[in-house]
Order: sequence, then C-alpha cells, then structure tokens
Amino acid sequence: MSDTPSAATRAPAPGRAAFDRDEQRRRKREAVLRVAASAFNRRGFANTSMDDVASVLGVSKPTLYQYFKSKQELLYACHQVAMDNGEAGLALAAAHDGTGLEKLIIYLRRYMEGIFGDLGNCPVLTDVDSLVPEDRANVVARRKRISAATKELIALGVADGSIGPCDPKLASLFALGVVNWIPAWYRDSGPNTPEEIMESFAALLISGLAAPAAPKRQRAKAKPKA
Amino acid sequence: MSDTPSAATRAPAPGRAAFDRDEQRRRKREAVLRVAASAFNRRGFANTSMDDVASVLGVSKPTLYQYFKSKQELLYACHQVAMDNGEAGLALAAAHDGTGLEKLIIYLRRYMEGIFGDLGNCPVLTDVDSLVPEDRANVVARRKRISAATKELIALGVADGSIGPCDPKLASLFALGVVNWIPAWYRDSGPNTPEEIMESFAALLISGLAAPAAPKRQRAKAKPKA
Amino acid sequence: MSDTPSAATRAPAPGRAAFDRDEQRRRKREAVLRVAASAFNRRGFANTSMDDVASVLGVSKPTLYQYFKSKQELLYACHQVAMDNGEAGLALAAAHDGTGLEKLIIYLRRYMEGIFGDLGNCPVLTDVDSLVPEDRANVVARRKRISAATKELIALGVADGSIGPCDPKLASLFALGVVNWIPAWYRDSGPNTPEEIMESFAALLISGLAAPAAPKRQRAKAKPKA
Amino acid sequence: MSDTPSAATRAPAPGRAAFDRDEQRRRKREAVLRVAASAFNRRGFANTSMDDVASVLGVSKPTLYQYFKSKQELLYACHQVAMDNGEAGLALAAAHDGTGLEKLIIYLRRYMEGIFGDLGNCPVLTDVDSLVPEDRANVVARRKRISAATKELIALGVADGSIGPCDPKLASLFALGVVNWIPAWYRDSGPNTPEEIMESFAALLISGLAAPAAPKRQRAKAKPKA
DNA sequence: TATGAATGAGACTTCATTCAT
DNA sequence: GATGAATGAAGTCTCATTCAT
Repeated sequence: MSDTPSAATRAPAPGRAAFDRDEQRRRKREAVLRVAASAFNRRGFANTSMDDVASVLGVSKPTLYQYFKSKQELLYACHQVAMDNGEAGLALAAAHDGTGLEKLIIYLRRYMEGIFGDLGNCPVLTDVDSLVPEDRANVVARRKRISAATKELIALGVADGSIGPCDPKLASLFALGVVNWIPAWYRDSGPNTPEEIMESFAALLISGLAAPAAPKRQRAKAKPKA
Repeated sequence: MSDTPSAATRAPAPGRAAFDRDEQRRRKREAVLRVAASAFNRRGFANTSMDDVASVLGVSKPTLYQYFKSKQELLYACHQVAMDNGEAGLALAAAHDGTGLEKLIIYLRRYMEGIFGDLGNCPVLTDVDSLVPEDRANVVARRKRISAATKELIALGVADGSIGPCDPKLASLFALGVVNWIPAWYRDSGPNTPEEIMESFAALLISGLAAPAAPKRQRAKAKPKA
Repeated sequence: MSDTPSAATRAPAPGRAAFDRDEQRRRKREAVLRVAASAFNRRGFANTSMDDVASVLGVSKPTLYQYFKSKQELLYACHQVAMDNGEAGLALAAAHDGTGLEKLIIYLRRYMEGIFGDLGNCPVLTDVDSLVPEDRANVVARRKRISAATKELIALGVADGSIGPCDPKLASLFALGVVNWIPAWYRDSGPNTPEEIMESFAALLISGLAAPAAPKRQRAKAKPKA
Repeated sequence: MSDTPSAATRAPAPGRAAFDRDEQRRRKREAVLRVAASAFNRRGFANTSMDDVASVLGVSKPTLYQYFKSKQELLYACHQVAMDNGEAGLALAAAHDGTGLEKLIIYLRRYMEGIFGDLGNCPVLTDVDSLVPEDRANVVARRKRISAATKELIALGVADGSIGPCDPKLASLFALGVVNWIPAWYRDSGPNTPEEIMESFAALLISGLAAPAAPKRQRAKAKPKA
C-alpha cells in the first residue's frame, strides 16, 4: 500500500496532514462530548459512568481520557456549551434594535434552540457541585452574569413599556424555569416539534409579560427584523 | 389493674407508652425523610450518600435503615410526597366552583405551597431511573395522571373561555416548568418570600393564559403606563 | 385473678418457685438451641442471622442473648450436642459385650439417632473456624478422641476377626462419611423413615466391613442383645 | 505488511498476540476459581470474603470482578466443576461394557479423582441457597439428574446380579456420602495418598454392595483369616 | 492512538451486639 | 425477663483513573 505514489492523497502536504489530524481529533472530541451530554441529560451526571459513554461510542474507556482529562472536565464542557448558548442569545438580543420584550424573546429563542440542539443541556446545569472547585467558581460567576443580563433585559422592557410592571428578578426566574425544564420532558419522539414548542412558549411568555394596553397575541411572532 | 397504686408508677399507662413510641418513631421517620429530601434536592440523589444524611441527623448510618429499607425507598418517599401535593392541588381545584383558569391557579398555588414546604422536592423528581422498577412504574403512572389532569384543567379553561386558545398539552408543560424549576434556585435565605413568589408567578401565568378579550382580574392593580 | 387464694398454685413453696423458674429457663434455652441448630443445618451457620432465629421463635433478638452469650456460643452448644451423641454411642458400644463389628454398629446407630433427632447436627460440624479459639481447641480435641475411638473399634473388629482386614483409619472415615453426609440430603418429608435409613445403612456397612468367611447379609440385624 | 522488517519487532504476530492475551486470561480466571474453591471448601462460602481470595492471589479485590461477575458466580462455577466431574464419571461408566457394579465403581473413582484434583469441591456443594435463583434451579436440576443416574447404575447392578438386593436410592446416598465427605477431612499433607484412599474406599464399597454369592474380585488380596 | 487489565476509594447494606426502658 | 432502637465492623460491588502494551 504505502509504496504506491497515489497514496500521496492521504498526506498531500505536510501542513495539510497536520491539519487533518487536528481536525479529526476535534471531531472525535466533539462526538465524545455529544454522547456524554446526552447521557448526562437522560440519566444524570452521577448515574452515568465513563463505561456507559465509551460503550455508546464503541470505544474503550481509556480512549475518552485522550479527549477529556476527567469526567468532571466533560461536565465542565457541557456547562460551557450551555453558557455559550445563553451568551449567544444575549448577543443576538443586544444586536437587535427593538423593545426589551423583543430582545428577551430573541434571547430565549436562541437559548431554546441550544436546548433542542445536539447538546441540549440543562438538567446537567443543576449539577454544579460535581465540578472541580475552580471550574465551579468559574461557572457560577458566568451564570450569575447571564442571569443578571436576563433580568436586565426584562427591566429594560419594563422601562420602555413593552413589558408590564413586574419584579424583573422573579420574572426572569419564571421565564428561565419554563425553558430550563424542557429537557425534563422533551423527547425527540414526542408529538411536538421543537419549532412548535418554541413558538407556543414564546407566545405564552409574550402574552404573560407584555404590557396590558396593546392588543396581545397578535404580536406573538417576534422574529427579529420582520 | 388500677387498684394497685404502685402499678401507676411502674407503667403510667400501657397504652400511652405504646402510643408515645409509635408517635416518636413516626416523627423520626419524617425527620429522616426531610433531611434526605433536602439533600437530594440540593446535591442530587446519586451525589448524596447515606452517610451524608446520617451525619446531618447526628445518627449512625445503619439507623436510617430502621426507617427506610433502602436508599431507593427514601427516593420513592420523596416522589410520593410530591405527588401527594399535586393531587391535593387537583382535589382543591375540583372542589372549587369557577372557571378553568381559576381552578388551574388554585391547583398550582397548592402545588407550589408543597414545594416551599418542608419537603419541597422537585429536582429529585427528575430521577425516576434510580427507583426500583416496581416503584418506577408506580410513579410514572401516577405522574402521568397528574399531568393529564393538569392538561384537562387547561382544556376546560379553553372551553369555558377563561383561557385563550392554546395547545393544552404544551401550556401545561409551560406552567409545570415554571413551578418545578423553583427548587433549582429558591433558597430560604433569598430576597423573596414564598408568598411573593407565588403571587408573582400566579399573576404571570394568569396574564399569559387568560383569554385576551375578557377583563383580567389580577391585572387591575397593574395599570401605570396607560 | 391475683387476689384469689387459689393463685397459690403458682407459687406453692418458695423453693418450688425457684425450681419452676429454673426449669422454665432451661426449657426456653433448649428451644433456642433447637431452632438455631435446625436453621444452622439448613442454611449454614454464617447464612443464619440471629434475627432469623429470633423470628422463628417469635421473640426479639436481644432475648436470645439472655440464653446464649453470643452466636458463637450457640454454635458451640451445637457441637457439644453432636459430640455428646457420639460419646453416648461410644459408651453404649463399650458396654456391649460382643465383637468389634457389633460394637461399631451399635455406636453408629446411636450416632445416627442423634442426627435424626431434634438437633440433627452435622453440616454445622464442619464449621470449626467460626468458633472462639478456646472453644475451637476444645472441640477439635474432643472430636479427635471420638475419631480415634471409632478407629479403635474397627481395629478391635479386625483383631477379633469380625471385620475383614483393612486400614482402620480409612475405614472409620468411610463409615463416618456415610453418616455425616445424611443431613445434607435427609428431609423429614422424604420417602424414607429414619429407621429404614439406619437399617439400610447398617446392613451396607456390615456387609462392607465384615470378614469374608461367614455368610453376610443375614447378619444384617445387629440390634444389641438379640 | 511483511516486507517492512521493522514491522516484525513492533507486532510480532497480530493473531498470536490476541491468542496470548486470551490464553493468559483463561489461566488467570482458572487461578481465581482454584483459589476460591479451595477457600470455600476450607472455611465455607459465607465465611470467605472476596478480600480473602484476592489477597491469596496477590491482587486487589476489584480485579476478581474482571473474571467473575459476582461472588455468587464464583460459587456457581464451583458447582459446575463438581457436576462436570460427576457427569464425566457417568460417561465413563456408560462407555464401559460390564456389570452394574463395575460401572458404578468406575463412575465413583472418576468422581473421587475430581475431588482430589485441583478444584476438589464438595462442602461447597451443600451451599445451594447462596446461589442466584436461576443458577440454583439449574444446579438442582442437574444434580438431580446425576443423582438419578447413580441410582440407575445401582438398580442395573441389582438387576444383573452384580449388586446384592437393596434399595438403590438409599444405596446411592450411602455411596455418595462416603465420597462427598472426603473434602471434609482430606488434607494434602495427610498420611494417605489419594490413590490409597480411592483403592480402599472402592474395596469397601464393592464388598458392601456385591451380591453375596458371586466371587468378589477385589477381595482376592484380602484373605488372611480364612 | 487505543486497549485490556488493575486498583484505591467509596457507596450501600447487613449483622452481631449493646443500651435504655 | 423482654424489647425497640442504635451502632461499629465488615462485606459486596462500582467506578474513575492509570499503566503497560
């Protein structure tokens, strides 16, 4: 095999080869994370053994340690993905030029998309105690910022009149509860598509929060830039 | 019996003694459950060892086994308390003579009271896999009934016009998410009292669900921006 | 009840009362031993908990400790009963005026009677390691004496011509194996009565050991003094 | 592949390596079984901890679980070896063309060889209760078959006149008692070799069972007292 | 890079035994 | 004398992690 020149397709150029290796490694690492996140969500972090994850992937346990230094690091990675989703939503909201309510809905939609996505992670989010102290501090701080930003968005809406008067802190916990509880009941095989769920929940949140004056329900579609 | 005076000093009242023992046993069993539920909620079922529970109570580990046959039985007891709360709420709603929306709110208020109560347990609820198969089937069936009843309540509200048009299934998941997520963030030492939270959430649910046309009761006091 | 003079029958004389108490205590102690021995034989010493014994007797666990200082003492008592049976058989054999073979059979019959009796104990006998060191030494020494006496009986038979030439040591292990294995298969509900079994085994041992000259089988009945 | 000389040093023979691993694994598994059987026989199943077994082997406790799923599976393996021996003896007997008595002795000799062999196990055999229900049923059924076959062999001997008239059932229990009790007293360091014991026991069984009329083979060398 | 094997730490659970009533 | 409650010690088993190949 290796003496045929056509084999060159495998290692066309030294730099390319290295790139391929890195790329493949990155893909495998993501596969591990995806499977682990799914298992953590379904059965809980502590109920999921590294053996479980390995056997789903069809590899041996030690292989996992080539991509993640420890089980806790896997959990940390899950947290990061979730927080990335949250922050991506916040960024989208910040970029949107509209009312506080619109921004809030844009943000939560993006957040829900993450939950329905490959790494839908939320029950996991509860498990902060299983993290290494350093990671835990990191996560707690970052989540506090996201939480605060959610509250800010609502306060903004109250200020600009798009959201009815309410305690922004409690209203944000209300909204996040709706969203964070999704993984507790959502199943791919269930009767509703993610789109239906997002649509429906967005509508309920809007009518729940919107200021009473204007006619509601009609504004349900809050896609940015419509 | 009662004619020998010395008998009184020796065994004050035979029935009483037995009663006291039973009563004390009941109290201790409940204390174990309370501590365990709290720990399960805070750190998760699998992350909580029987040693943890025992040491909080200041007893040795085997003592716990006098009150619960296994750790799984403790978890099952938690589930039962939660489901009792849900069913109590449903009973209250059924007894109330009013619109579907009113019934729904009565039910959810009672449910929240349970969560804020001594055994407030919900994150635990997610952990159905850790139950013994028989108990699991039991819990799943009972929860399905509660879930269905919640949906019925909403369907009733839609039918009688108190609740705006919506998918009752998704709306019930919306409402239960709000409520079930409470234990994930609520702390006794937090800034808000359970009453404030219940009030606030009930209001948000009402305005979110209420049919747009009809006058909204709770909304009365919230009219600054008109 | 207690104010009627006829109650005197309960405590007729001070000495008698004490006797009754002792007698009752003795009886209870024996009941405990009987139940324990039976359970030990059926499930093995280590597989039998004090709770098992207590629940069969319908008493609480601590009550057992009023009659036996420890579980090991119960086992020791079992050993003693078994050895008493063996020694009783040896005494009977010594008292019999006849051939070595006759003496041997008399001894083994008595031994088997013990096994079929209330405290039938033999699997237990194997468990010497579970005894307290002091008791263990005691038991080992006493059993060695019984074992040696069995061998002597056979040697005597070989010498007086009633038993064919053989290694008395091995022949005694042969005979004791037959007998000691009985509890491993005998059930009260089985098809054969203890008498049938004893009769049959005695006959087989006799024909197996008897000197070849005389016609065998006919002498099967080896009841002493016939 | 084979044209690069350096390949040979790296992976001498892919098939061979796998074979070696499997072979070594098989050997280790057998070592675990050997040590466990010996300990179970000496001290009893319940008195033997996995730590005991592990420390004799010089490995850590969890290592044992790589070869046997549970302690009960180890016990089951012991039972299987014993039953394999019994069945091997029965097969040998069936293949032999001779009288019922001859077949019986052939069978029992083979059985005894198993007992004296590396995994000599019999006291363990008593412990059927410690097995998992499924295994227990399996063992009980298989042992019943072996037991029945033993009885058949004796019935055959009675029918062909090689064995004197007797109850085949009781006679088989007699013979199996002799044999099964061996591990209770046999020690490698004892005065008699396995061969001597087998020879002696076979002779005693033959003279015990043989029909009185027929000439007895083994008896030839034992004729001092005539 | 990937894997079979090994292990230290720790979890649940049982049980003989004691204590207070 | 009898019992309910409590406990220290020990046993089985699991699992994250490492090592040698």
